[in-house]
Amino acid sequence: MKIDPQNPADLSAQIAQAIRDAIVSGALIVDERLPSETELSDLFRVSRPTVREALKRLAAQSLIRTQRGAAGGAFVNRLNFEDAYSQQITTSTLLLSMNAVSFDTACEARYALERACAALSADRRTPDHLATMRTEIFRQSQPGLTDEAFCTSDVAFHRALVDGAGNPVLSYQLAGAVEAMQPLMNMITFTARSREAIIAMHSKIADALEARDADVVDAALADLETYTRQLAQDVAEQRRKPA
Amino acid sequence: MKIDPQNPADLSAQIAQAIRDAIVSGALIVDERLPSETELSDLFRVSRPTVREALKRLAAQSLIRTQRGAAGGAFVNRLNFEDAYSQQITTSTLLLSMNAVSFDTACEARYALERACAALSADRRTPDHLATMRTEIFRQSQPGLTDEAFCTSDVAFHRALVDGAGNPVLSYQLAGAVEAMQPLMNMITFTARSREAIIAMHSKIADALEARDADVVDAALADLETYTRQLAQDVAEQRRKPA
DNA sequence: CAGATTTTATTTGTCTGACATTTAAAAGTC
DNA sequence: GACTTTTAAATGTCAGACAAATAAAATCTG
Repeated sequence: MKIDPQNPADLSAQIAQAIRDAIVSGALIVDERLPSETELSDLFRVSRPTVREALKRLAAQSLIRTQRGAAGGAFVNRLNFEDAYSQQITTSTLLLSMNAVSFDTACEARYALERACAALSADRRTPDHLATMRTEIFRQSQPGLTDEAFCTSDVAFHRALVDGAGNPVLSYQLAGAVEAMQPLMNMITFTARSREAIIAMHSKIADALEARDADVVDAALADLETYTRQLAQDVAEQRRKPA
Repeated sequence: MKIDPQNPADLSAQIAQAIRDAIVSGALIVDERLPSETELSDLFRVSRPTVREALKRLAAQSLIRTQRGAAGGAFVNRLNFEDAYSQQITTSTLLLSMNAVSFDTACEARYALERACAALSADRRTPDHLATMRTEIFRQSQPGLTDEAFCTSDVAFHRALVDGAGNPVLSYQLAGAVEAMQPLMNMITFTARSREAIIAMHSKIADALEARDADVVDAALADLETYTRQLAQDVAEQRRKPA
């Protein structure tokens, strides 16, 4: 099951891959205990530090968890949404910040995804979701609000919209896109005059969701996308020639 | 910049987090060299194995790469799509296989996402994308095709559709969903009589994309979703009572 | 005998020190 | 000046040890 070729390159990576394969293929099931580090080092004919490096690689991906003590060891972890979320956010943030992805591309993907949720959300949103959206809209209209707080509220609003679809996979995928775009979004809100326009669109979305009118939600989101991308472009322009 | 609280729990995890924060925040930029392992162990007041475990955690997330030799060391890695892809696929597969997500939920998310791509793809698809889709449809209609090959072709078809949107973020997110659903999709194709119906829908989609008719693509995808979910339900039913 | 306490064994977490291997730069040679 | 050799620095790996946590077994006590 877990053999290892004798090419002497990156032993810990090879071992990690072997165990990872065993988990993904189902040979190791959730909550199953892996052999102890000593046993693994015997099995793979390597030292314990090498085994430990392999296990830490897997732990970094939330594939295993470890426990100390007599009945301790490494156990196959049941991957949960929270872990998947944070990984997704880290990855998305880096993809964007390292310029592997342009803001425009990310923005397009984000709104395409959000619009995909709109129809489902119009169908399934609960009063709770609506209440959250109304609360956030009210918060956004407060005069003394900092840009950062406005942005946080903006994210919460869209989050409620997406969560209204009742599909955790969609929520999870959107979380990555939104969180990654957060820094630039923050910069956008500095152009303060934009707030009332955004609030108006948010209100339109909330009203349409309350009326379960998917088409209007979609149209409002399309407007918001156009607006956001225009603002981002303006900000980018200003940053290019700050003088 | 990189300090470490003295609570003696999971030192390597703490160090990994400190370095990860530095990368995400931009304090460490792409291709920048980290201090050597010895220097890091001095900095954090821990041993070299502990530092190494921390670095391996980061390497598992493709945040750093290491190089041996005199001018070697650990460097901040420019995250690319391939790495992000494989991580996304691993995560999605596990979320589904460990029952954190139902097939129905994944399927809904997958088609919502794919339908979100439809409009963009109708607008931007190149002749190349169309050719790929036609080729795959032809392959699917070959009588001797194994279920596995049919499924692979099916994935390639949808991949071409999504790639037609020209947005790598969308391609990347959909890849996870599709790959994760692959095993069950394979099982679905065992109900052989379904092939011609699927091929008919594929043809309809390809025709509509050629005509740049987003609405028809959307409708065909909606049909395909309904069909897929029905088949999945049947398969699940059969597995419950195999006798 | 039942329950609480202590002991013990197992396992991960960490440290020290060493050697092997790779690699680029410095030193030496023609 | 171009080529070769040496050297130093860095990661990769190993061995052995101790610390700390923890559950099970053994012991003690009423």
